[in-house]
Amino acid sequence: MSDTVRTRFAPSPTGYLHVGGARTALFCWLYARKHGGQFVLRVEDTDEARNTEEAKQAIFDGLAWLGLDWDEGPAKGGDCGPYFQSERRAIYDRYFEKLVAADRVYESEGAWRFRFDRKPVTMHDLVCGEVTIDYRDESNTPDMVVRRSDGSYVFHFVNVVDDLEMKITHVIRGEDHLMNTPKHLQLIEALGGVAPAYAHIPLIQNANGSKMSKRDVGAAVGDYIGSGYTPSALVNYLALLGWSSKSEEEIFTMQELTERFSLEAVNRSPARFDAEKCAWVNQQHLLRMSAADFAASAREYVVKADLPVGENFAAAAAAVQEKVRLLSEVPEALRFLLVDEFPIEESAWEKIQANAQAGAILQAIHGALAGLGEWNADSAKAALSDAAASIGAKAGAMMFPLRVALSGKSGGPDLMVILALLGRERCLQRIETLQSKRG
RNA sequence: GACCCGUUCGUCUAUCGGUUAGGACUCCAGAUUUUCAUUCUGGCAAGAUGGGUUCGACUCCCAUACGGGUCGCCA
Repeated sequence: MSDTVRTRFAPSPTGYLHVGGARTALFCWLYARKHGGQFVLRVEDTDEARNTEEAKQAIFDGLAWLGLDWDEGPAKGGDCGPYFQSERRAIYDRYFEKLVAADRVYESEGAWRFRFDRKPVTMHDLVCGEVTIDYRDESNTPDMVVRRSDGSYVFHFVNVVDDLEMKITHVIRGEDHLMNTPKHLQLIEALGGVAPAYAHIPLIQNANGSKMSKRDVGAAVGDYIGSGYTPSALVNYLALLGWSSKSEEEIFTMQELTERFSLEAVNRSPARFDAEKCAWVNQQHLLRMSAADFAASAREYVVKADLPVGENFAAAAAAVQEKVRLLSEVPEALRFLLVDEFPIEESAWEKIQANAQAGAILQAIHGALAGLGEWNADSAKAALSDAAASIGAKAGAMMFPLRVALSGKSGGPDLMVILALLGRERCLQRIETLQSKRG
């Protein structure tokens, strides 16, 4: 099947995996998956001076975390290997000889330059449409070096040769490559190959509209790993940057994205990265997780924070599933349920101190809870109402002081749930503790 | 500077000549929750500017402005 879709992600291991690169990889992956094709990973490690082992690993780790598995590439193999350009020297030499034979290259100060055909070159980009660059203007398009004086080959040459050799049908890459495309088209023509289809996707910018650089927080996929984000959420948000489902839905699973994705729906203008919305998307994904999955994901963050995870951890986790935007917020949201030492929020403390009724309320609740026969949510609720009635207060007024006594917070899980999870003894103790702190 | 691409609420976007220009994030106000969160309802907020073409333009064309990209023996 010669018309099987084949896309590729071709990063160079000179830094971490950038969110822009991740999105490019995502679009390539989605396009291949959607059309039942193959997604190839090729490592462009021709710049020995700048390549690092860590960078290479960061790329693999980042893609794996995002769930962008490749059908061919490092650690996977395939019919078009090797998948590291540093190991494909013989192939490049062979192609280079074709250019020599066709008299399309000439030596210049030890390097070899490719002689462009001096004519207008038109590309039919799947996103940008028809774009023409006039190669008759030599000052703007000087013949390019394809082979350095040290014998190594430059990006344009190896990139084109590999796309040809690996039978790539769709090259989806960042818009920063748009002006390279006519060069690649010329090379392919000289080599007698068939050009793949091209799709140049808009770049991702910072919140202020500037270019997202390596120093920016959140620019690396690694920043999201282990910092509270779900891979599916980052993928979802990245997909929304420069692509639209054309519907009013925004939260998608990988499966749904695959079904809906199309290059025609990709925008042409650059998009800014909005951390707020990214966090919101994450919250939506957490909300949609099963309780068991959420507990499992939350668990590692809690363990990392040195908090104990007992038998009832699942129940505790369930209590905060819809209270957090990031998994990294879980430990603090859960601390009071796991240990007896917990801080009291300053603003909550001030409100308690300012509340003249607080002492009476806590005392009434203490009495009601202490005398409770059965300890469950319903009976606790009834007890609170009784306590309120006994001091002539509204039931709603009981909640805040009790919440602060039990959790030290002004917000958190449902109070009845907290009561049930903590158990009578701890609840009574905590109320007593707050009473004595109040002095 | 030259050459490309782009320009709808603060941000992400819908609209493919005729709409009260829709949705989402953020923010504000209510409702629900006897508490918290979720959720729901409502509100604030946009077609860069100037010319055309057309009965009619956010949509098509031109110019200007602004933004981004590219001009390496980096990828």
